[in-house]
Amino acid sequence: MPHKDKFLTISEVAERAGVAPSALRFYETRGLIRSIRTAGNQRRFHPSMLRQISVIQVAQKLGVTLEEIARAFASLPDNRTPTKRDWDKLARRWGKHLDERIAVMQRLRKHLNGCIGCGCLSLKNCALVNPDDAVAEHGAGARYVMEDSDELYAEVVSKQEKHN
Amino acid sequence: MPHKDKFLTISEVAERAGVAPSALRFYETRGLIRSIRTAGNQRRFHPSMLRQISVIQVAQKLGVTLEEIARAFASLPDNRTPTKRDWDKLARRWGKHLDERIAVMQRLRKHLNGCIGCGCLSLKNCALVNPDDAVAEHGAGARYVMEDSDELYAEVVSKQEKHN
DNA sequence: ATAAAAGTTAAAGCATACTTTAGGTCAGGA
DNA sequence: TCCTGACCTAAAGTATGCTTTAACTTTTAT
Repeated sequence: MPHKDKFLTISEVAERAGVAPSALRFYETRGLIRSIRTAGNQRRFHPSMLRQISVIQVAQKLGVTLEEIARAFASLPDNRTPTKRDWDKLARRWGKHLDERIAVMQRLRKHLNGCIGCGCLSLKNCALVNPDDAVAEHGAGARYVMEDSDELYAEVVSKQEKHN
Repeated sequence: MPHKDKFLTISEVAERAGVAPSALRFYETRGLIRSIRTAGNQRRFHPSMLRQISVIQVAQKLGVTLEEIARAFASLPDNRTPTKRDWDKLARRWGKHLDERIAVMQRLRKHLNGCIGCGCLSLKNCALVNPDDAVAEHGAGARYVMEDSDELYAEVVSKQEKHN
């Protein structure tokens, strides 16, 4: 299959992948993609880079930073084009990442209406201000959301006054 | 209740809200919080700013930018401390924002395993590369995820060759 | 009264993810 | 052959959300 080794110019890749040439050069400096050079120093990309770029785009939507993507790519077997199995492995890894982000957002969502205007001034302990701790730290029965009360408010203020 | 009008220094607010003084100054330049000044030009914050800062923090976790937060605050009734009702209104507004982000992430999650290694090279139409369009544009029966096939691959490559 | 702690401003710096610019080189068609 | 479009690099610029620095003033405690 000789056609599989037809290398692509930067603008061809840019067009097909839907990213700017400048982004491709940037990705290359960060080790996310690779290219070979012509005698005249121009980049030529192996078609497999198209898939690799789509994986980069997907990972970014999952909230993975370019640095983490680069590390993940670096962990793939050296010196060969990644296989479907390789990509699936990354998908599982990043899937967990995404699951966590979704869970955090759902916790946030759950408490939002009751909490945002609640008068809760013990801010450092508030479930919304610290949603990560909220579930992890206190077990299932913890009160994630503080009551709406002016007492709390008064408490904080009176601490201030003593302090003063 | 005279104690409610005990104004706070920047470091007192910083400590209670769990943010750096520099962040508070920054928020002030962006119109997110307000302060009055002493004769010697130092900031003093009304205690209501504590709640306002916690709202800022929550909104940021919801993915709302500082600019959007500032606009939301600007839309609240002028010249009075926001009430619980005001905050609730923002909570509902931002809750929708959050729901959308969760939905996008869930669509992404749903297709991740099947898609990321799928060989799909029609990148611009891929559900994962364009999750926003995916559901919105094509109705319920659309195929969000392309099949794993080398035919697609070959197709793309052959287009290239004609082009060349 | 004085010195340390805390506050002030403007401007620059940092991290992420790129884009834009400037100045120059390369490749393909008339 | 020459011209144009595509490509190259390095460096600076953009946007977001702050932090750090420098140089200076105010407040507070002794």
